Amino acid sequence: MRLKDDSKIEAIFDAAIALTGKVGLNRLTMSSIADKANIASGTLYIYFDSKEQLLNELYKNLMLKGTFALLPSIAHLPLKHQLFTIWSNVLKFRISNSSQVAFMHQFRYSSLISEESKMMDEQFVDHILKLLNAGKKELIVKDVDNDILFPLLYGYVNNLARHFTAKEIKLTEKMIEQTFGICWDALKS
Amino acid sequence: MRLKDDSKIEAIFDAAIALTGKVGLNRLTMSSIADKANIASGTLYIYFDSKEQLLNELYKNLMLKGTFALLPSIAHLPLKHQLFTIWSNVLKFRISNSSQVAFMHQFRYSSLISEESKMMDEQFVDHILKLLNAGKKELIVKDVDNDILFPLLYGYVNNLARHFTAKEIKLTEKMIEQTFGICWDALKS
DNA sequence: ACAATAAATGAATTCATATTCACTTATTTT
DNA sequence: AAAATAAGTGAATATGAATTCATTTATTGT
Repeated sequence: MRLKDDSKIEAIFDAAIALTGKVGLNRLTMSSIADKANIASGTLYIYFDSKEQLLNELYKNLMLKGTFALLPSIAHLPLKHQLFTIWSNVLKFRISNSSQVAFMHQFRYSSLISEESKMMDEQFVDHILKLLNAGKKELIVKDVDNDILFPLLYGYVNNLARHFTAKEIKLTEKMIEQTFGICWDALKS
Repeated sequence: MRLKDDSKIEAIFDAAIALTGKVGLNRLTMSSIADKANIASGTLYIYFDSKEQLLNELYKNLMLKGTFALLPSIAHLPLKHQLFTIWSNVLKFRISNSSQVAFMHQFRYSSLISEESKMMDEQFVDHILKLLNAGKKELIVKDVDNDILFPLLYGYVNNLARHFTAKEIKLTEKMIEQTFGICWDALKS
């Protein structure tokens, strides 16, 4: 028997990302994905049950790469250093994978996303919250609710990456340090 | 001759906002808007040329209310005070008008948005950037590029409002002060 | 080499929904 | 109150795109 071709899934995902970037999540059609991936439209249904499932699988796949794969194993280092490393990883990732991020963003706020997909960032968020709590215990982070602290980090990194991508600003090490410095000033007690 | 009914436009807009909140921008159909607004689907085309135009008009309408209508005339007050007032206005607006904001967000990152609509926040952004520049001149704001400072304010307020809405957290005056305090720590030199 | 099996194809089908239009109704003017 | 005009209606149409399926092709085991 003939086997499914794993490289096809990659091609399908790549096509979906590129097309979403070009024409947006509306206007993204199964035929256009198939064309771009150089397969027949029917073939998509061998690998996925539906458009919705295809896009959810893609989203989950990207979330793995874009969130907790960016958490290094450096629990022994000082908290500020840990936060800096994650900040740097996330910012770099989001700027150098802007079409993936654009897809994630459009999909995240569409009605196609499943509950399961929505949960994908839980582990990542949880890790950051733990770091913030540790910082509060050490008295180096403001004793303020995480509901108030976390959106700063998340909102800033998001928006910074989007802004830099839109304006085609190249991210330098200096900028990573500057932006993290700003975060740290915001968080520190 | 019979006159167009201005209250219909309001009803149409309200329906579109509510439905987008419930089912998302995909799945938002002209028939469902018409049903919810208690008019016939054909009537929509008396007031708007197309779905795309309808949604762009709605977006622009909301942007007026959600951005520079929130800029008070207080140029004589200290800069920090001006920023606080805007911060407070924007945060309150975004939390107490969450379905409008959800529509704006979904629409902003869809392919239906026109170039004209995209420009709607220019004046607002420009005002903030001027305040930041003034702060730098007074040496009370970090001497850092606006491309790095502005995303903090914008990203944080966005995400904070979304987070509070999702978790149904009630915004208190204390929280407004806390969050602004965090922003100010981030910005101040 | 042959049979068996599943992948791959893409035209045809089905479904959803934006838009049109022939007709009806309400308002205004004279 | 009659005529004129435009708003309002919603069934019918047009369009576009998701999905199906009869058929073909490639791969694997015997």
